[in-house]
Formats: sequence, structure tokens, C-alpha cells
Amino acid sequence: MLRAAVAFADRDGVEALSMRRLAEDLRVVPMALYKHVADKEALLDGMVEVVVGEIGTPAPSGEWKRAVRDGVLAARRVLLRHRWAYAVLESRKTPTRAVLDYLNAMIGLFRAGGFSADLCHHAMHALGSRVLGFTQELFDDSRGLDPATPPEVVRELARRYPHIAEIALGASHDAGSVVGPGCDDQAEFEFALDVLLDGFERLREREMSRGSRRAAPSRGG
Amino acid sequence: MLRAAVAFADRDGVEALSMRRLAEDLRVVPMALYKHVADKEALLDGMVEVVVGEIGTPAPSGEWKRAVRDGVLAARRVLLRHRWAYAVLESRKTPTRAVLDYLNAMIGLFRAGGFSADLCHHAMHALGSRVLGFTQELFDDSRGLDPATPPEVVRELARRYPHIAEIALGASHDAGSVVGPGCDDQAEFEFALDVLLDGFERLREREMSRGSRRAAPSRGG
DNA sequence: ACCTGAACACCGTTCAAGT
DNA sequence: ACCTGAACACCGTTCAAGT
Repeated sequence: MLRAAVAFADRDGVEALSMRRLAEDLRVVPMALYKHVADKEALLDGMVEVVVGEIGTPAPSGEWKRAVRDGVLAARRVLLRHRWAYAVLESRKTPTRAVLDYLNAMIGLFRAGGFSADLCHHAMHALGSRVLGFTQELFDDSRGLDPATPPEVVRELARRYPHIAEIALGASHDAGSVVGPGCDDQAEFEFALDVLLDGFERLREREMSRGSRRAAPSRGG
Repeated sequence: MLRAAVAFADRDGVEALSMRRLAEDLRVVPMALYKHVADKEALLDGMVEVVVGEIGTPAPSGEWKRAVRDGVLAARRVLLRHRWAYAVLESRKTPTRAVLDYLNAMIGLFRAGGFSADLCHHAMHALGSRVLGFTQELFDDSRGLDPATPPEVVRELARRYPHIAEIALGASHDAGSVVGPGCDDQAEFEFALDVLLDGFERLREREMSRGSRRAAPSRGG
């Protein structure tokens, strides 16, 4: 029944998922669902559990950086199959078992790589939801500008937001078109991940050479 | 009326905000709200606009890193005053004017600091919602464990999730208590921000010395 | 033309009536 | 004891009836 709910959300989106519609989907009377879940929140908890369970436990490999990177990208692949899961997981107040299992294993990869518990803690916070493969993008710019946008509107936007326009244009390396092709989500995700992992690596090295002194990035300015 | 809606959400949370209750709050008949906004989505758009407008435009200062850091932390201060704004902003499909103004100004700070449009683009993506002061935390662990948790449950958790337990313990530097005091959100936010900014700085330096060659972090492994 | 109450098509969940 | 339909207390929004 949780599987059915996940399939429903995959198909019609989580905003379309109501207890009544899910019951209809299962050819069951609405109140019958309450035999399996306490309420809708519990249903959503269960759905998160199913999805995160699909990720499996990140496996240690020779090098911590590679292992962490692979774990995160594995999580990302699963969560891209269930687009709705991001918002739902984020709305949970309490972590579920599968999430705790995953996080525990990820921390283990850092620890095995020689990170102190303290640096590990910071690193997990710095990754934030990226550890589960989420990109916290402000807006989806992967599709670029709507090709139907009238040219005068494009010009007006470029005038008001020159820096944004420059970036949108820069993303399109084929000249001629004013409208960028949008950018590669996966590449941007990996860029950010690698910047963070490189940073962690430097802090770990500093930590190991300095002994007990606290490792921290420079405070800008 | 947007102000009233913002105040309502600040007071009672955005989940309590309905058209009917907001109308009641304003001592007005529900349908009267539709004179000011097309529908509830437009109301939420307007509320985001008010909040993001409070941030103002990030000012350039001598050094790009300091300017970006200050801009982000200014945004964070505003958004901590309106806790609900994070989820609402994230749920918008289309960026609003105030957000575009802010993003445009932030990009300007990078550009003025000598970043190529391309590196700038990656950096903005890597910051993600952090550019507006959001931490995409998976769960709120800032309160630590509930002190009322029975010791046998704490032991069971520590057995099942040893790495998580170690981190939770490590965060409490005063010994004696099994229950950590939780961690400092602001410090974790600044840690992650500084790791990213340091990473951007290194890539910018590499970019400037290498000329046209593409700057990218190492791919782990 | 404007305002607004009732109504519509939904929710999640309670509860009592049926078996 | 279990199941389930009707009912309750909400939504956002439409629409027609009032002025």
C-alpha cells in the first residue's frame, strides 16, 4: 500500500495524492487506509521510508572522498526517480529509520577516512540535504527561458538584470540565440559537491597536521 | 494586506494561514481578499516579495568575499525573522522581482571580484538556497535529544547509530551528560558558507592564472 | 458595476450505525 | 470486534443574487 502510494506520487505528483484518491486508486473505501496508517502524516513518513530504503547503504571503498561522492550520487539517482520525495522528506519533523541508517553510514565513511567527529559533524551540516542528493536550487533554470518570450520582454529583462542575463547567455555557447539552453543540473550538482569535498579534504589535512587544533575555513574579509 | 498576511504567518505559522482566516483577521468577508490578489498562490508570491524586499540590495565592499559573505548573512537575518518564508519561497515556481533583484546584485558582487560569468554561474548554483541565507538541513538537530528520552532508548539509538551518536556526543563538550546540547545553527551555516567561498576563491585564482582554461574542482576518486 | 453570501467541489478525520 | 457510510469541520474559489 505504501508502494501504491509511491507509485501514485510518481505518476500524478504528491499534490494530487489525497487519502480519498489513493483509496479510489486501490479500489478501497477511504477509511480502509486507516487500518495501515495512523493518518496522512504517517503515510508520508512511510513513503519517505520506501524511497530512502531504495538507496541502500553507502559502501566504503578505498578512498573516503570517492566513497562519499559515490554514496551521494547514488542517493541522487534514487531521488531523481521520485521527484516529489524531496519536498516530503523536508517536511518531516522527525527523521525516519531509513534516513538515520543512511546518515549513520555516510558519517562512517568520513570517520574511516580519518575525520575527527567534530569535523565530520561540520561536514555533514555543510552538505545539508546534498548528502541525500538534493540540490537546493532556488528555481529551476534548467529549461532556460521560454522560447516563446517576446524579444522586447527579453531585452527588458536583460536591462533590469544584466548580471543574470550575462550568466544565462554564458550558459549558451552556441551563439546566435538570445535564449540560453538552460544548464546541466547534474554537472552543477557535482560541481558544488566537489567544491565541498575539496574543502573538507583540506580541513582534514590541516586537522591531521595540526593535531588537536580546531580546523575551520577562513572567515571571509 | 500583504503585511497583514506576513504578520499572520509570523504569528501563527503559514500552515494556519487560509484565505478565510486571513479575512477574519482583517475583519473582512473572505471574498474581499480577491480584490487584492488573484488567488492564494498570488498571495504567497506577494508575501515572499515583502520578505525578500526587507533584505535590501547587497552592497559592494572592498573585497568580493567579504561582500558576498555579508550579503548572504544579511539575507539570513531577515529570513530568520520569517521562518515560514523558506518553505513558501521554495514552493514558488517562478522567481519574483525582489528575488531577481537580489540575485542580480549578488552575481554583481562576484563579477566585480573578477569571476568569469561561467564560474559565477557555477558558484551561484553551488550556493543554492544558501545565497538567501537558507540552510537546507535535513532535520533540526539544534535542540539536541529530548531530555525526557529514557536512557535505555538512548542506549539503543547509540548502538544502532554509533556514528550519529558519536557526533551528538562530540557536540557536547561538557562531559557527564549523554544528551548533547544541540549545535549552533549560525556557526554551522557560516562554516558551510566559508568552505564554499574558500573553494570559489581557489577556483577564481586558478582561472585567472590559467587564462581561458576551465576552472573546476577535482573529481573525487 | 460592485459587493457578498451561498454554494460547489474538494480535503482529512470522527463517529455512530450497521454487521 | 470489525467495517464503513454519513457526517463534521474545514479548504479555495465560483457564481448568482442582491444592491
